[in-house]
Amino acid sequence: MRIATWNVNSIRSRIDRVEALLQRHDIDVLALQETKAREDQLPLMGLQSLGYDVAAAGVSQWNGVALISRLPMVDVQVGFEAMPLFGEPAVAEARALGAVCGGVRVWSLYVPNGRKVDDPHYVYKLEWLERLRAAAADWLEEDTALVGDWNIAPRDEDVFDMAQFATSTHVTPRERAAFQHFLDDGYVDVVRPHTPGPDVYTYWDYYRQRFERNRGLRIDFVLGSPSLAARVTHAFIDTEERAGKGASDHAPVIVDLD
DNA sequence: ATGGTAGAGTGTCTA
Repeated sequence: MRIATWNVNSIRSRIDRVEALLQRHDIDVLALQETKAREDQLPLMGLQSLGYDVAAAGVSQWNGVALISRLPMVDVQVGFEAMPLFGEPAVAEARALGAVCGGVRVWSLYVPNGRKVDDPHYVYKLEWLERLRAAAADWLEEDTALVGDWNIAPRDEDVFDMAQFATSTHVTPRERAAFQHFLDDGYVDVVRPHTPGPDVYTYWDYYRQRFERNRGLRIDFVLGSPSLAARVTHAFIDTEERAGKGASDHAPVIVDLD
């Protein structure tokens, strides 16, 4: 079984790349973030003709998550228990979508960005993560994958230049502690052992040719419950997908389970 | 400190 996660930065502008990715890597379940589309705007035809089912939660403009699965997808859930809201519920709910796909509970997560450390969005980010942690603790005994854009670089080596992030979000002790709490509870970063750093990233800003110079961040993760982590045989980052014109600013992350 | 790029949609907002 092959699971992937990708911050696609608009599913409508990159549907050809989504379909090519599914086929190129023979993916069973793909979690997307920043789909930037309402349900009625989803480009479903090509995906369905490839044999995939789609579940999504989203609004136009920003946010939006989806699960694309060719394995039976059941128990679809928008948001998690006690998920905090910021702004309209529809916008908040476009950050987390869970379903059981082929027996594995997969959550497509788009963790709040936080914007600035003195911004209310930063407080919301920490609260959102703590509430997710509380909910996710109940899923530790199942085969669970918490996948997506965490908007946290847990280690200094996950940042191309820590000096540039001295006053930024994504690297603050509180954000890193929030991420670590999932590991303390028993979740496992199943990708890092297969893609050791430094200089291994999943996101490169569009500005200033950051990808061409490999000036990026590692902020997209697959956290597995213990039983899921034990099934992981391989993982990789499809860095090539970030190259060239028309790419998302994130690369897909792909995990194989036996 | 600012600006650089990209995507949503026409005004800016978000990242």
